Amino acid sequence: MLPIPASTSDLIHILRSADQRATPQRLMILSILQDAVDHLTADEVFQRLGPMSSALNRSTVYRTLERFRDAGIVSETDLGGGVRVYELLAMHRHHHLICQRCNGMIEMDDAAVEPLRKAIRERYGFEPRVDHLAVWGVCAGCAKTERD
Amino acid sequence: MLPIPASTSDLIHILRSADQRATPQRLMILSILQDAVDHLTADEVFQRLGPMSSALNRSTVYRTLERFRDAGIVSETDLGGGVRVYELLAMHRHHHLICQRCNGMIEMDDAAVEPLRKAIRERYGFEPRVDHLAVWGVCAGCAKTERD
DNA sequence: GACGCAGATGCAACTCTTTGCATCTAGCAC
DNA sequence: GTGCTAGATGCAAAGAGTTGCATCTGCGTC
Repeated sequence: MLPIPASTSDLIHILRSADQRATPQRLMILSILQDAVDHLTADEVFQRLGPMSSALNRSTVYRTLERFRDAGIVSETDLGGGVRVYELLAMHRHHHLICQRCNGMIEMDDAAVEPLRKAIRERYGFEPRVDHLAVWGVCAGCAKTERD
Repeated sequence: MLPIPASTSDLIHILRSADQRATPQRLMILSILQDAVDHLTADEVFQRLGPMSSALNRSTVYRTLERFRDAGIVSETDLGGGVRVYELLAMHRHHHLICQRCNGMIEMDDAAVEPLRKAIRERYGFEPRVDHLAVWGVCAGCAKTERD
């Protein structure tokens, strides 16, 4: 599902099917996530409320995102240094390779993660939920520069 | 390398070979990590300084751990909810499966992660540094309970 | 062993995030 | 439509983590 503008009733449906109450605050937060092209931090979500931000408390944003994460509505990713970003899971499932040298981000297809899920299921009988990985390392370009 | 008590000169050697200055503060922090059986948060490291804690500032602990992480001396792992723990990489390399239901932790062997590293190298020419993963999901026990 | 300086530390202010508690409300039952 | 209650929100205060800047020091150089 790509970022197609969702009606309020669509958003309510997302919440209901995840056993979450549909409050105006949650609809606002969900709608912002829906419109966002990339990941947002909790604070960025709050900022984007703009003039509506007085309608909802900062702590509500934090609590709601945490709840959405537990309910499987959004993914939470630690991009390093304690920066946590959120993204609707209904979006295109992907992961990130982050270069420690140039800070560049490469989008990684979910298929690369499947062998890990498989190994975890088979060896540990554990059902993994790897929604959105951030993998640190060194990109091809920087590795080449360092060799030269 | 298992937790064998290290002499100060061993610790200095660890720092020097990672291009890090050997200050008394860093030696203290390193020594605490060496003695710890499991992972520690930045604040736990600070607590364990005990009476020596006045010899070093809380922000130094945070900055030092971050620097150690970048230098590849320790692993930093987000155990969820923004709780970040640190561990000497010289210790036994492992990862964790964390159950969302019972909060139980299963230690996962590094071998399970190797296919992911391989896929990332081959498909993206990216050299991944996956030191210490925390994978959320549902453990076998809780999955069984839910089925019943 | 003295010197110089890049890098480390201490301090204090600041931002980000969490938490406890009182109040409010979505959604179910009637 | 009304009433009820578990769950959600607002508020305020606390806690966790970060940052800028002045000072200090490890360590390479002479």
